[in-house]
Amino acid sequence: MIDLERKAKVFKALAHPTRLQIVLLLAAAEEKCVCEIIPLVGASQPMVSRHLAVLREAGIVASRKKGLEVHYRLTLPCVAKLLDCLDHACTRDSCCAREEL
Amino acid sequence: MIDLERKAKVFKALAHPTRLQIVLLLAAAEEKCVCEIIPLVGASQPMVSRHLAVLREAGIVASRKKGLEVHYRLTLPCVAKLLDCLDHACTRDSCCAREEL
DNA sequence: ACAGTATATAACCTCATGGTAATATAGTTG
DNA sequence: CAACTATATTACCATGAGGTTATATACTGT
Repeated sequence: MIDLERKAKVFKALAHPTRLQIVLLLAAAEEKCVCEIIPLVGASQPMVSRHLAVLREAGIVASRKKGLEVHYRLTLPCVAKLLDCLDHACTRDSCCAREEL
Repeated sequence: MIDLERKAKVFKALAHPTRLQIVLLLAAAEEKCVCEIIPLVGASQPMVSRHLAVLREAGIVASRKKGLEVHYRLTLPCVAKLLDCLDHACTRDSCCAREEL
């Protein structure tokens, strides 16, 4: 069991609609460069850059340079499942079915 | 799909180690009164009360009065699974197996 | 009604966060 | 190397969150 501080950090990084949107985009796309993300989420360039930094520091995404562009990808693909999980939690009330533990 | 704002609120409510600990306690116990939670999480009475209010406002817990005591329970039991999910995400990297969607 | 217990709320401080506009950095192209 | 593009960082402001202590509320038992 990873410690509560660490988990809290992951949740904190996810605690913003724009960052959730970015996670969804990356979950659907393998990899996206910042210049694609900016118009899709409709936030300013500096804000997108900072949101990405928050996600990166939480270990949720990683980046690689490709020429001028920086491409981001999910490194914790499970978070996309968490979102899906939550959808189901809020409509019916069981989700993420895992029998053991 | 519930909207991003709503999901962000749930994540925000979970973005604190003490609140995560409370969620774990409630996940294991059906229902606990505040006076039991306080010594278990080792925070002050007002802080526990406020953390519980945050969780309540996010729809994660609910309360009922029983005499002098106030008893809290999980209303979004899925969140306990999210925590478990995250444990597995951080060690191996797949979790929350759901084939459809 | 009074004293006591359990919980919630308020007042206050400090620090973190989200936001904007301006600037720096790094790579590309002529 | 100068001009350009993509991204990151900084400075700054306003707001919100976490924390403490003090106080209010609500119920209980006498």
